[in-house]
Amino acid sequence: MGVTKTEKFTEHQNQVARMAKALAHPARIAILEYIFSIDSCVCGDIVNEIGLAQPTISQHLKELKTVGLIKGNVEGTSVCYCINYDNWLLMKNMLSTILDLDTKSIDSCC
Amino acid sequence: MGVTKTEKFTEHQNQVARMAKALAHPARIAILEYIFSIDSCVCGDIVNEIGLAQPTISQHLKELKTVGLIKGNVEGTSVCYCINYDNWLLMKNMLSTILDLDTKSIDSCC
DNA sequence: TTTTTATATCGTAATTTTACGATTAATATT
DNA sequence: AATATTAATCGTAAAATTACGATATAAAAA
Repeated sequence: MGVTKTEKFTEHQNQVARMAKALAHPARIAILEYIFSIDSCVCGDIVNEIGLAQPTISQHLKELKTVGLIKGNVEGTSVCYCINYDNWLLMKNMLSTILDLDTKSIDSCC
Repeated sequence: MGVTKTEKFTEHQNQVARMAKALAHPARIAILEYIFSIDSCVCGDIVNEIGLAQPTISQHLKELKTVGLIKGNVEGTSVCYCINYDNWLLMKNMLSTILDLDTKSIDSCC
């Protein structure tokens, strides 16, 4: 198999998992941290910043773009990536629905 | 390939990604939500709650246990799982280091 | 227009993930 | 002791992920 049985779960559970998955690789964490760190658009220098091959970075950027966490603007021969703030907030809200479940629970066993 | 180049990233980036990965499957989200919902230990009924085979659930539980988000106590023939609150908080702090990067940034382009 | 530069896409290999039947292990019940 | 119950582990198939060389694409520079 290797195929997630999406239909067994709620739309919400699938979405939360999908967001978490976007963050589930150190290269994508590094990319996001870098975009945030320069506080503006990023162009090709992500490849230099992170020591992975250009097609690999391009692939990770695509994944982040697909879930909507970043957006890219073509600027001449290079592409300028930046955070999609609206979607970033949606993602945070999405994730907080599980992350903050602890605040409503009492550690009653184990 | 198919192997993540862990050595190219910081320990922190790898840890954040590792935590996100634990949440990156709807079955694990469902399991966590369920454990929180009954506010106490869960035993085998997770298998009934979620429509996946017993070995599959067992495998997901193992992953959650490996990253430390849950712990299991043997109680007779069944095993009682519950949230590891200390590690849950550590995980939240870990994730918030990227999730909250937006609060320090100004949307300056795109 | 040719060449350079920057990025995306294609193809593919290695690995990991997901899923589950079959089996094992460990305890409880009869 | 024999049987039933519950969960873990084994083995394995299918699919997804990660990585990258080669190539394509598109715009800028020469």
